[in-house]
Amino acid sequence: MSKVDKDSIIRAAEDVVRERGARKLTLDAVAEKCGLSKGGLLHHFRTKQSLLKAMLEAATARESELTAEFVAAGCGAAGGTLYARIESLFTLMEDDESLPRSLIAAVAEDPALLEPIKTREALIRREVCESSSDPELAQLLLYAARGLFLGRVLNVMEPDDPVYERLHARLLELCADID
Amino acid sequence: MSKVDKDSIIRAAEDVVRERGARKLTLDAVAEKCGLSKGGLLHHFRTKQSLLKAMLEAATARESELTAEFVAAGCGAAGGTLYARIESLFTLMEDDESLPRSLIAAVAEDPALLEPIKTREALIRREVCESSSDPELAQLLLYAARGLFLGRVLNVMEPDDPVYERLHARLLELCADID
DNA sequence: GCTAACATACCGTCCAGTTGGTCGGTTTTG
DNA sequence: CAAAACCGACCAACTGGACGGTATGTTAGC
Repeated sequence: MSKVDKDSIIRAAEDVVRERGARKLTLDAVAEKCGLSKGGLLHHFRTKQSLLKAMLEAATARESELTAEFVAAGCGAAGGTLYARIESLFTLMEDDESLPRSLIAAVAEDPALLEPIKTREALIRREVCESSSDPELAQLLLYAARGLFLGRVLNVMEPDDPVYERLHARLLELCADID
Repeated sequence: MSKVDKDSIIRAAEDVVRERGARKLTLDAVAEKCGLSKGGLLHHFRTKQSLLKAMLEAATARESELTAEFVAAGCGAAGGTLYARIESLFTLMEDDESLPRSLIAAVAEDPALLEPIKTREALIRREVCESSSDPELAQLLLYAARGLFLGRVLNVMEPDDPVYERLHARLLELCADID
């Protein structure tokens, strides 16, 4: 029996987005994907917005988890949390472009969605600042990684462009310089 | 006589987006805004997608124009085109957040929209690389500006956060270092 | 027998795109 | 030169389907 809890619904929604794009993330599609009727789906998430919010939270949680793993694996030793943050960003975007892209679309259409995320963002900023000898530069590096992230998930940059790997490496070097 | 050409339609569409948000950019709304019937509007842009494409092109054109102005004004002297590019990004995002946000939403929902923009992007990259003694770092600085841009238009960062101005200043310093 | 977890059926709205036509001007042709 | 044919710009009304959400069950477990 495929258990149908909120997590599996979120996973189904992610699959829908990956397979059919942001525009096609519809309640019917999600319901079908997780073998539920629309009514059943709406029993768990009373509105589409709340489903989107949960998806966003799941995504950011995964990012933080991944960061923690990188820190645990010792990457942190070379450049504070910043290094791990950036590595997890790169990992995520290499793993999957369409999900982040769709989440960006959702957030851009309805900024209220990321209210709950702002606190986490503030936390990241503090973390990054405190673990570095040059907090401003550290933040800029984080933003650079995010800018690259955006370019990548929006397909502005070809996924196999060699410059991409070079910039990645260079970013990590710069991180190490200011740990 | 309010002339109704493609440009004025695009301006109307931008107004709609600014006033009512990305989600509400509907053909009817645009038509009403520029005093045209929907049929008339669709005479100029045969699909909504083509209107969006035109809006994107207009926005990127404005950005390049603004960059050229900064270069002409002598800002370029201190850090190549990169400086001007970054300044124009900051100018744009301080000027208006909702239009860029909506364009990002549109692009994220339909990546095909920015196919025509990729060539311009390639041009920017070349420009930035050629005008700097450290092309990789120059690109990273550009991406950092874009990351900041994203954070700003998505309201992840408070618009009046003082750190924002500090990062802006620091970015420009770094530009000057590698001109 | 009460609640959580579903299902079925339906509603109302929104909205991109279509249809078929009007109207003023320009070009063609007899 | 004038009628006819044509054309670009525009409009009002409509269609058809997608989609979020509701209303009303049904069933299984405690």
